Amino acid sequence: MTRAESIDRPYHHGDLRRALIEAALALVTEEQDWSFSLREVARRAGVSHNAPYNHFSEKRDLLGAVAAAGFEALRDRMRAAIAGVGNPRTALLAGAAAYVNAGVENPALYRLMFGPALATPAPVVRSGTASADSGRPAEARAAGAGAKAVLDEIILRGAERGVFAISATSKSELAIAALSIWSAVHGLTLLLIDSLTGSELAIDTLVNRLIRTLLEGLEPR
Amino acid sequence: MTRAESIDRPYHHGDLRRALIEAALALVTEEQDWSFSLREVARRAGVSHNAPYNHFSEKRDLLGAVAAAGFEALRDRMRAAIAGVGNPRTALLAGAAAYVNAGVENPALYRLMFGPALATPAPVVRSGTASADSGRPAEARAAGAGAKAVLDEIILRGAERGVFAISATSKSELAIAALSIWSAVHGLTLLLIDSLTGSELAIDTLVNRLIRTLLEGLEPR
DNA sequence: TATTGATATTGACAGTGTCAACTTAGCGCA
DNA sequence: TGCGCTAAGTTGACACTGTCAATATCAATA
Repeated sequence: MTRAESIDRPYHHGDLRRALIEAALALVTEEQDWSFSLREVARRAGVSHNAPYNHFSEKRDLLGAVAAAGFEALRDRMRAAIAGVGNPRTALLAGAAAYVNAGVENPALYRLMFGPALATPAPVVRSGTASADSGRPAEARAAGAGAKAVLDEIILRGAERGVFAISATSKSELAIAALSIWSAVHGLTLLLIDSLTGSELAIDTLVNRLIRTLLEGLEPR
Repeated sequence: MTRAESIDRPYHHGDLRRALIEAALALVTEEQDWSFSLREVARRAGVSHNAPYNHFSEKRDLLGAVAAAGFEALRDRMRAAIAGVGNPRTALLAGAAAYVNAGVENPALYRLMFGPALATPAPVVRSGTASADSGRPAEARAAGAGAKAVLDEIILRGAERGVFAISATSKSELAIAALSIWSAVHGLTLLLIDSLTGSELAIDTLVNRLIRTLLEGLEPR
């Protein structure tokens, strides 16, 4: 008997990869931090401290998979929030509220999705233009794109129906509009997470005002 | 002779606290990551691996001091960018551009300023409203507030002169406007850092369009 | 039935954050 | 002047980490 304790657990787990992701996700959620050890994740999954290396080449990889799961959940939540909503303006407000609430409810997970744990360790030299592709795992990138697509669709629909002052055929106009909204929503989420708003308003109210400001503008008409 | 090597370095460093912050800042900047060890910071400063504990009770504390330094630099940079600019609209564009550029030039530092390394390890239960104060070090919080104040001033000036459609006497209107702008700028900075914009435009152009969208609104007039 | 390949295990290693105990040296006070 | 206090440095130890290498298990397949 070489195994430490001989509970009649099979030698091979069967679905360890998924189990590890779930354990790590639970840890992130509970501790609101991802500085837990890979060994603890393994312990939770009931395997030896080195078993994870059969499924993830690094701790970073596991965290990347967790981030991807987070993006998928976010995407689903936004889709659910806008399902059946016809008016693009209303859909935008609902989608944005869903987004921000998801982030605020699990700040550590939200941070992990965009987090520095996934950044390339190598120093990235940057020119004055913003080029695509960074060092984050492909899995997380793809899942993130899926979430962003929900937003893009709303904008496109709004442009098509003339609800937004954007040409539905101009890719760049659409992109700028989406970027503006995504920036605002992403930023607000993080400021809320950091408790940096100084506002006592409920989150939904805040999101409402933010998006309305974006739609209507700050300058006098 | 108990000391490892007897170069004639004095037993007491003299200004170790500052030296440690500088070393850590340099490491963050070089490696674009703050997973370096506290011991390496000590090595850089030329002291033993435990010397830092006389000035910082945890590694987190040191990183907090670095974050505070980052906020001060950001504040100075914004102030320089808007110095002598009379028109609030122009000032807003200039200040925002300075902000985003600062973030993009040293992404790891920017992340650290708002980063999860400073978050409370304890699980934070959150109600539906956004309350102030989080677990980040007072030093970093104060420095962050100093940077935000620059933005607030611009908004206030704009409101006073009627450049923005905001009542200069309504605290809540001012706060919402500032929050909207800060969210957008913060969000854009992070999306750029993550190379998530998919845009090939120069940063200054991007900032310009973002702020103009915010000022003019997305809806048809 | 023997082989193989994927999946798991144990053991080892250097390096980490932090605690405890000790040393140094500058400053205020007898 | 000298003495001791205290802040600021030191070494040493500890449990624990991520990751590597070697080994064990077992299902599938030839």
